[in-house]
Order: sequence, then structure tokens, then C-alpha cells
Amino acid sequence: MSEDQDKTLPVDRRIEADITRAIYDQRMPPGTRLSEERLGELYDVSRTVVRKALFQLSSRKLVEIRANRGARVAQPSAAQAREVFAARATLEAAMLEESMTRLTPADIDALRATLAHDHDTPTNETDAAESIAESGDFHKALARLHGNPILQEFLDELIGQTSLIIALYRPREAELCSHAAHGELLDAIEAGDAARARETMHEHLMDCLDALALEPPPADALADMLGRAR
Amino acid sequence: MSEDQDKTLPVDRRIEADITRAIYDQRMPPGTRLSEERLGELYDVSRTVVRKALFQLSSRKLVEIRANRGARVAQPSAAQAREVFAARATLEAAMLEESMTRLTPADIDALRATLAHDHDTPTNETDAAESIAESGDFHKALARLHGNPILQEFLDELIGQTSLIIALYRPREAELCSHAAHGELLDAIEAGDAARARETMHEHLMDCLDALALEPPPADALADMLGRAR
DNA sequence: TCGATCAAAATTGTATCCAATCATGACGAC
DNA sequence: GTCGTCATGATTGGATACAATTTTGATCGA
Repeated sequence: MSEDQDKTLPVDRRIEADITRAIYDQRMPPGTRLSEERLGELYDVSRTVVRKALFQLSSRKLVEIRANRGARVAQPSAAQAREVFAARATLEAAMLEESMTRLTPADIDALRATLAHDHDTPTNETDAAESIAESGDFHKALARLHGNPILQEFLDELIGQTSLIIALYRPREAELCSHAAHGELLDAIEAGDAARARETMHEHLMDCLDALALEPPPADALADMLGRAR
Repeated sequence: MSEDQDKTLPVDRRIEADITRAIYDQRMPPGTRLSEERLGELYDVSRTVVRKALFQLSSRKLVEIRANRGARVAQPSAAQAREVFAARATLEAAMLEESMTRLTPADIDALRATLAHDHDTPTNETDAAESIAESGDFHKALARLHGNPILQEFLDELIGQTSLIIALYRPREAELCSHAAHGELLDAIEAGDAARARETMHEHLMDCLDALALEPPPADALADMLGRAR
């Protein structure tokens, strides 16, 4: 959907954007070490500028920097995951309700289009990543209708963190953020029922949260992972 | 209210905190140049660490960094000012409404105490700064009741930016964020009327926005400032 | 006297270097 | 044989040195 990077982007921005994209696309899993020297080699640049990029990323909570221990792709805790979804629920519900008064039919059509295009994409198992990204895009499209760039940018941040959360806590089977739910959402919007739209959004995000496997991993996850009885 | 810095704070954090405080207290006006070398001298540290602090501050939009032109205390435009207040209205109204269900009488008492203490402070003209900071504290106290650290932190950011906006656009006479409004807010909260509380919060912030002198400055503000007819 | 061009100074951006801290592996004691 | 200690290596944190850009002011010309 979004095109490749601008050629004129400063190198540090470029690194930042590349890592961000890699995280969004689930190519770079939580916990991945980000060595300053290695990144410097890859982009043919000194550690100074790499560090700059890493700091930017850490301020968006996509990477964690621990003193003297380097940077890793962030691994939000279960508690943080809940907080992110709760924050999204509060924010997106409020934004949506406020948007409702000034929604044009054209806006709604555009949303349907996004959803349709979304549905088109073949659900090959390998890129569930694709599906996740496009689900995020739908939420971003909704937020854009509200018209406040500050809230929009903040939500982008939260959606970014959601990528990490999904990577960490998505159960094997289920798909998150079902298309069906987005459809329901659109129905409520089209009906012009602000209160219901708000409520639907809130529930949708809480459903997404509930679909995650946030429970404390079984006491010895190790044995489980190895497929051995203890 | 909040005490002086922790002694064990890393230097870059310390610089960040000091500048933040100076901005909040209206001692460091928008547009102030922040020379890397000068700051380095002041804290007896190299530019490397100063830059780190400045970048942090710029990610919170308290300072603006322009390529090869150094850092200044940010000067939000009138448009940005509107966006900040609109974002606060949306967010704080939503948070407040959600908080209402789980508010205890103790919480309300604590808020009244904050407000009373707030009222106590003598309104000497010199520190209108004090009054601004405490008004911010009241809003932060409300947000804390919601219980979501992510939204809380984000709101802190917005309130910080509000300091800059007030510094830039407060008209000579008026006080912003009147105590009266906070009193009304508390009444609505105490009455347990979530919808009214939400609406009151929204209106309060919009009133604050309207009280600002955001209009494009008269074509030659310079002449005005010098008290000369053109 | 005003304006433009150009040179010098100051300031930021980046690279490199050294110091400090943490991780890894070997050795030795129990 | 296992655990603890210590030394070595790798990696980050910070300071300095250098390059690039901008700003300032000075000189020259109209």
C-alpha cells in the first residue's frame, strides 16, 4: 500500500523507517538484537547515526534500550498489551463518535473500499502479516476522518505497538481483528448511530484483546515447548 | 509540588528535566535558542549527551530541531494550538467519562483538596506561572483516576505543550483555565453524571482555547509592540 | 548611503577514539 | 561433575576531532 522510501530521506530516518516497516510486517520479531555496529555496516554509516535512529525508535516504544546492554525490538509485557488495547479502545471510540457528525457519504464509501480491498487479499497463511497490516490501515483510515493530526499520530504509535503485541501473543489458530467486526463497525457508522458506533469500536478492540494469549505462560513453558511431560 | 530532581539521575535526563521544568514554569519562553556547546558547559558534559537530551525533548515537541540550525524551544503555531486543545478535549472528556464508573468518594475528596490548595495560592501577578502549572496538575490528577498509564503519559505531553501555547498566546488580561470551571467540573463529577461531566470537560477546554489570542497578529505587530502608529 | 558579494567565525552533523560495562568461556575448588 | 571465580573479548557510553553548513560582518561597488 504505502510506497517505498523517499530517496532524499536522511540516513537515520531511513534506518528508522526500515526497522519500523520490518516490525510492522512481522519480519523482525520482538527481542531481536539491534547491534549498533552491525547496523552501521549495513547502511555504511557510523554508530553515531545508528544510535540516533535507535533513540527515535525507542521513544515510539518499538525498541527497548537498556543501559550498556544495547537495543532490542521491544517485547511488551502482557500488562502493557492490555494497556495499549485499553488506550486504543478509549481513544478510537471517542474519535469515532466525534467523527460521526461530519461524515460524508463519500467517506463511508472510501471505508467500504478499504474493507473490500482488504477482503480481496488471498489469505495465504504465510502472510498473516499482510492481513494484520491492513487491519491496522482500516483503523488508521477511520482515525484520519476525525481530522486531528495529533491524535492520529498518537494512534499510529499505538497501532505500531499492536504489531509487536500480536507477534508476541497471537494464539496459533485465531485471526485477530476479524473482518466481520470491521463490517459491523461500518454498519453502525452508516446507520449514523454515534453511540452504537462508539460502543461497537470499544467492544471490537476488547475482543481483539481477549483473543490474545496473554495468560501467564504455563509454569514450565520450557517443558511444553520441548513437548515433554515434566 | 513535585520535589527537586533525584541525585542519581543520568545527566541527560537531568538536562531534559531541567529544561522541561523551565518551560513549564514559563521561565524559558518559546523560541529560546538552546546551544549545544553552551548547555554542555553548564552541565560540564560533552555535546554528545546534550544532543541526546535535546532529541528527547524534540520528540515530546517541547523543542524544535532544524537541520544545521540548532534547537529552540518550540513555538507552536496557532493551528497547532487548536489541535492540541482539540486533542485534549477529545481525550480528557473520554477518559473522564470512563473514570466516572469507578470513582470513589475518596477520589473526589482528593480532587477537591487539589482544587482548594490551588485556590489558596496568592494570585500575585508575577507567578501566573504557578497558577498555570497547578491548573495542569488538576487535569493530570483527573487523568490519573482513569488508570491507563499510556493515556496518562500522552496527556502529560499535551499539557506540556499547552504551557508553550499559553506562553505564546495568552492575552494580557485574562486568566486561563479558570478555577470556576474546575469547580463546575467537580460538581458534575460529584453528581455522578457521566455525560454531563464529559460535556463540561469538553466545553472547559474549548473555553480555554477561545480565551487565547490566536488570531493572526495584526499585520504589523512590530508597530504595535513599539506603541507607534504606522 | 544602500546593496551585494564574499570571507571568516560560529554552530551543527558525523566519524573516530578511548573508557566503562557486560557477556562469554576457561580454570580451579569443592 | 558441578558450581563459582576470574580473565578475556565484545559492545555500548561518552569525548574529541574533523567536515559541512549556516550566520555574521566586512569590503567593494553603484
